[in-house]
Amino acid sequence: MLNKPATIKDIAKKLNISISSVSRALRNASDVNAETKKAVLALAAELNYEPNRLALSLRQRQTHTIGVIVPNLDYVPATMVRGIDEVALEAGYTVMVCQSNESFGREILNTRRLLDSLVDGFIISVSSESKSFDHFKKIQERNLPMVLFDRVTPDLIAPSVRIDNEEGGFIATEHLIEQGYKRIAILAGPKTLGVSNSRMEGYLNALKKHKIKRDDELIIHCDFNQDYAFYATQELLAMKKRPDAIFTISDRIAIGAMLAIKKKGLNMPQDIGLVGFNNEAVVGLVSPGISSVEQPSFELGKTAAKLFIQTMHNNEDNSTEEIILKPKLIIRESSRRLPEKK
Amino acid sequence: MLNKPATIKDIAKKLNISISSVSRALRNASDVNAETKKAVLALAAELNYEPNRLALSLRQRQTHTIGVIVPNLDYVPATMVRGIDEVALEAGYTVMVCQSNESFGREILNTRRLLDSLVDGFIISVSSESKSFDHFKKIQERNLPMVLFDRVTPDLIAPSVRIDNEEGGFIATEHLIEQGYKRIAILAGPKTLGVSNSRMEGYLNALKKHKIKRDDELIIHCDFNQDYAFYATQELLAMKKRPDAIFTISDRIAIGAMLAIKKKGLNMPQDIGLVGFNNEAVVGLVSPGISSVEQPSFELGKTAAKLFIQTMHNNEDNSTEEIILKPKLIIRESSRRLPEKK
DNA sequence: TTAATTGCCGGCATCGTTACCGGCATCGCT
DNA sequence: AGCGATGCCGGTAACGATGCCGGCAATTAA
Repeated sequence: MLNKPATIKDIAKKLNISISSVSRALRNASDVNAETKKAVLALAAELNYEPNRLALSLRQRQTHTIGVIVPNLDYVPATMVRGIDEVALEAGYTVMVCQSNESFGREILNTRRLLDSLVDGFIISVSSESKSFDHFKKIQERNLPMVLFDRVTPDLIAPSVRIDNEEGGFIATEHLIEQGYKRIAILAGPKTLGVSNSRMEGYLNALKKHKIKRDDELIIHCDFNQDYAFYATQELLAMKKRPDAIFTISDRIAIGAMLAIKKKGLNMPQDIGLVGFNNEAVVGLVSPGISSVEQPSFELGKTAAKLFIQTMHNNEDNSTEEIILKPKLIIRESSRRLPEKK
Repeated sequence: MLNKPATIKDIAKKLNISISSVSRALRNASDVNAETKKAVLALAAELNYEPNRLALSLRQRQTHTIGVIVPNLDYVPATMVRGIDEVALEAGYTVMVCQSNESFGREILNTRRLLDSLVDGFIISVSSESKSFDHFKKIQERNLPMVLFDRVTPDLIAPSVRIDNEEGGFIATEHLIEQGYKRIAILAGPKTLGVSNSRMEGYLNALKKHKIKRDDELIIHCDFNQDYAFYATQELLAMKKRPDAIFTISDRIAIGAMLAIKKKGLNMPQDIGLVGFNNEAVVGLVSPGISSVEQPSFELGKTAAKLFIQTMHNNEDNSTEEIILKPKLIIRESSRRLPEKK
């Protein structure tokens, strides 16, 4: 027993004119008498008329909806989604957000669901579990626009926005070197995760630049799991020649490392230095505060949405534009053992 | 130049049968020859046929989509949304999440947008800024199902799920009393916010039960803002007879309080006790760990979605069912100064 | 044999909207 | 007066799907 919203048919009937005329009056200025138009608009306002989006979408084959797929809604991706949302709304698009929970199967499911919902295109950050990308290729087969953000992959030819992760790893590591640390370990993520590998590459480049030899014992791959990081750090600290600094590719890992360091009774930054990644709120609240690489997440989301809209419009051009944003190191007590440079 | 997905018309043409027959074959077992049906299903599978959701929705006047409005996507509401999502997906619904950013205007806008998108109903947590609820009444005028969760309001007659906030305030305060604290302050939220008021009521009830006189100097209303909480706590601590414990109605406020306490050089739990609310990850990571009232957020989200689906089905019954879930106190160092009871 | 039942199918209207086409006045121009 | 141009409007066919209704053949019942 729903109260049905008004339709153009209702308006037409009340004004004793044809449906076509009403439609024209509501849209086209042309081909319609000024008075008719006025009457229609007045009645439409009175009846609280809103065009039925379903019918519109069916007719013009577009839904003005963007499907967004993210691995999770933790702090960083949630911020990115907010950025996407802001730009998309502005441009008249609605976004539907799906979490893949880092699961390959779930990602496929989400893609299907969104395709079924007839979204106009996709903005995607790929799950760490995904090695095959056929489900995304289906999107491209349908010629729907698709842009990648943050977690990009070279296996897909598509416009993309991401952080310069290599740079992030580099500045974090170089900072530790400049603070006088000599044996710098890295707690990286899963080997399949591109962003982790890039950050590690930056780490290696910084070592190379400063002529420090790479030591594979100091390179640990962990899960995105705080407990795992805790145990991994305990092992690192139990080594005969233990590291005097740790760079972690995420703050969550850094927290795990911090707990292990505290348990061992070591002091930061004197005994050991620590730098994380993401600059989540928590790293500023613990003590000592943990230095961390900050990403422009909100900005990245906005850029992704803009890129999407742009791709949408020059639909013929098979663009592969790649935008790279720069991260920034936020230095806190966990790694500052020299007086600040002026 | 989109690759159009297959329609039942395509199938009909290829098999030289009527559209109606195809439609029947894909849905009804009855009224269709077994062979015809087999042929249709085979071809449908081959062409990767998926029914057009838009057309379906237009025809049968429902979109299988639930509009969810939340004030923000911080830890707690994000967890609730995950709960909603889980149950909704299971039941074949898609959810569209909109953030009101605690803004009244934005909430109205979101409601309109979702109504325009022709969602089948709403699951809502109201913004703290909202005092008028006419925009939500419009939903009810259209006879769409609507359930409230977490941030409910008596001004709307609708089924709802929420935490027993009064109980949460009570157990937190009573715990502090049992630990021997005598002058217990409360850092509450905005006066307009129902959940804050309930938690404060629990606080007052606990005082009353233990025959502690209410002291209005110890009742502070702050914004949901860490800095504000910081300054408010500084003032509390500067009082002649300063409080020896603080209960805050959110962890974010508790963090601000903690920073002020540390700055003043006071020790928790000896000099002063602290209990927060929400049990966000961060309160377990800072030191000392902050005791906090944990809410079953994920469960609450799931319950809200179940309630929605239930409301959806007995559409005539104007139910006002109210489900209340119990919170649980997690005790950490910030308030534990007696040995644990066995 | 005839009437009624059944199995299977196609046609048509419908959901709400827009695009296209054609028609009827009115007007100005020759 | 006759012509085309123009302004304004209504009818109709889509978009993709469903459901009702009626029809035709074959089968069954009387």
